[in-house]
Amino acid sequence: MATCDEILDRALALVEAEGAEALTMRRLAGELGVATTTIYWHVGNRDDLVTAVVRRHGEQMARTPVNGATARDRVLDVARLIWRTSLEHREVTRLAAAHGASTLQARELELAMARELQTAGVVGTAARDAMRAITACVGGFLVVALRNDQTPEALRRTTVLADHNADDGDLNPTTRAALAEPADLPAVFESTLQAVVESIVPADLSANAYL
Amino acid sequence: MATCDEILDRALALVEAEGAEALTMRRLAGELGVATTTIYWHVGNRDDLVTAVVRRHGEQMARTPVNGATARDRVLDVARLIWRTSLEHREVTRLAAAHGASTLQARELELAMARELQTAGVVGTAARDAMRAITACVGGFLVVALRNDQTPEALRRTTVLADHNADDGDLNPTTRAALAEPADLPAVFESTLQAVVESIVPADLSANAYL
DNA sequence: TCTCGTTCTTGGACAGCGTTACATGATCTC
DNA sequence: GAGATCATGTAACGCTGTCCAAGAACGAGA
Repeated sequence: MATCDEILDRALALVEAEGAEALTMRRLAGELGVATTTIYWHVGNRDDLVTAVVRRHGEQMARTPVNGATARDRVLDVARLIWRTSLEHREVTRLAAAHGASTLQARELELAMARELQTAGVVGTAARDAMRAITACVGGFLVVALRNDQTPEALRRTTVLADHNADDGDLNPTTRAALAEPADLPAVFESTLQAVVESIVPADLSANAYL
Repeated sequence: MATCDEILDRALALVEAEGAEALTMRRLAGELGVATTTIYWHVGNRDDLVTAVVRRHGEQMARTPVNGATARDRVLDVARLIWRTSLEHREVTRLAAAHGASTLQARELELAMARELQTAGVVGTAARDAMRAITACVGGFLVVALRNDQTPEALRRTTVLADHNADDGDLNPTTRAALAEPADLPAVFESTLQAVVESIVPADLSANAYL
């Protein structure tokens, strides 16, 4: 009755609807109207379950086409795509991150990035290192973005960095005030991403008549 | 008998010695030769415990002096310091990351970075955004570095990206082979960091006679 | 049709986790 | 010495992932 696909679909729906923490074996089994052991029979471990869910979601995620005039623009676009889709499905992203399976989630998109890097003339170990650098940055910003809507106020960056005011006279008051305010994360992400990609992929002058 | 400091010291030692997962209330209580409820009385929640442990460690972490001739070099050095100390105490880092308290762990060092940015002429919201960008990148690379020695082989980046070989004929064989090999992460980190800092902190020509 | 073997499902248990209500002992104050 | 506050211990609750042994469905061979 309960196929492996049905279980994974239901698990994915559960995660998207009620958060990564809602994905427990008993909860999922109840959702399916089935005993917990059935999940073990069809899918396996909880680790196996999460891995399968993330992989399935990752495959669904990679259907968006890549835009951009120059090869470098297309590399940028893939990075933005990872950023955007990861935020749109933030609960799955959180699940993947907690499981150490982020690479699995973004696997298809990372391969797409490798292809775009290739057309930009970046191949071999240089391509690997470029991917590593870009995805590490995207992942770092994602961690920050996802943390903000989950962490209690006392651990927020703004309060952690603001909550001293007295013990640091060296710091400019303007800066100190700014540290207590949240940043425009997407904007910071965009400019950082451009700096990183710029440093890796040489500007393709011939493809951009405006430079 | 059991003071709050003793409990936190023991907790920190436990984490460093046996990993972040070893920090359970019962385990820590056993380590102290005390009932679990004693921890609740002195420190509070498990959340409170982890927060206190991370904060304590973060304060111990910030004693290293910052080196560098130019202001930009000193910004770079603080970033490297976060990277290096986080890796040296990787279990605490993992604990902090799982708890969403990474900012707390690196709080003192981030403030040091703010001071260095200030002497480099970056203040106010620009300083805040710069810190955000740099720490996000450092954090992203840390996630990658810490993941690698914890994740089962099947989820490693190298196998995830290599394990297809047939379904992607567009990809250069050299690149494909490179993707299956681990990267020199510290080197990639260093060059990425330089690119990011370069894009934020203007090169201080007057302070560097060799340029 | 009956039976065997495989596939699938189940209920119930186990050990571990964080957490709490309650009782106990110790220590200090009046 | 009586009472209040502090400090600790006992025992439980509900939750988690996991597994074992037993049963149900079902397709095929005698």
